[in-house]
Amino acid sequence: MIQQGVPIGEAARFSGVKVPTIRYYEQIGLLPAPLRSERNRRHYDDSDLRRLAFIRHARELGFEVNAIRTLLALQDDPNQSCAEADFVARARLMEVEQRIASLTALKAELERMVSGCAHGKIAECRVIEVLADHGQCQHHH
Amino acid sequence: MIQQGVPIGEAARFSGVKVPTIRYYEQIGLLPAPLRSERNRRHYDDSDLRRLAFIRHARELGFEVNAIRTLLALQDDPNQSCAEADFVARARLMEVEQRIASLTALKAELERMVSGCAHGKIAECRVIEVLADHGQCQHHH
DNA sequence: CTACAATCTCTAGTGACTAGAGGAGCAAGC
DNA sequence: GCTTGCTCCTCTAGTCACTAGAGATTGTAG
Repeated sequence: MIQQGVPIGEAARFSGVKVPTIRYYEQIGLLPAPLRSERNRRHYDDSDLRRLAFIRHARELGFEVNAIRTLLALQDDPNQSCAEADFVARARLMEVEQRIASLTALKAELERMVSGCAHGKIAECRVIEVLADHGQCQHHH
Repeated sequence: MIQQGVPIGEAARFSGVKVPTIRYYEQIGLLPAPLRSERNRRHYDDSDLRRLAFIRHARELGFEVNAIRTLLALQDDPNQSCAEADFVARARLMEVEQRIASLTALKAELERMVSGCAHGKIAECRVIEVLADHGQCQHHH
């Protein structure tokens, strides 16, 4: 009898996804339930591990679980048009661009805040002052 | 008898913080419980409204509730040194800078992904391909 | 009289995990 | 033989900062 598949701990080390997170992915139906050994242990084969790596990578790129669900479904159907995958990725790209833009404005505000700080008493602290008075902000968030 | 303070709805409109959120802030002890009218309605005075504006602004700048707790405590003690406020703001600035850096790397990855997409079938979709194989990434996130 | 708007309290849901309780199987070391 | 430690199992509850909804009260406008 051939050893088929690795136990969850090895799958975790292999993929970089933590053990409870793998179980969680199974629970929410992102990862299919793998075969169990006679001792009721999960055993992951190559296909499971590839899917897990896919999920891991997509999460690293900030795709939400629902987006990943879509991408996985697309992956399972190689004849379908690429349009939807493209759409999902473009949507994510736009999100990231927006996030960068707003964080950049934030960064400017925080820099003005800390650079104005004279390291004296709270009473004349620029940090506190700016927080208390939004009117002193350059950007209107 | 003088009208003292505005009801919660007006405080919400004034500050831009939603009504349930204001109540939530009170619940977690971020905003002190305001005086109540004879009908058990909350009434916010100028000091409450200033504190609420402070919280709103700090949240907009991405400070966590616990950080805001610290900043509010500092604000209440004008003779204390500015050092801690400065520290909290600098920590936030560093977080933002890190976040921008990682999002910028992500953006590059996503751009490579979608620009490589030939809009054909899933089988040769670059988006799916890159997600499935982290090795194709330039940045190691 | 009825509809509505604003307020109140309380509970539960969100997303994507993370932590902990409580239990079983198995090997190595004493 | 017994303990220790490792991995695994299930289930529940906690995280953060809200958000949504149920159900009740009060006041006002038509």
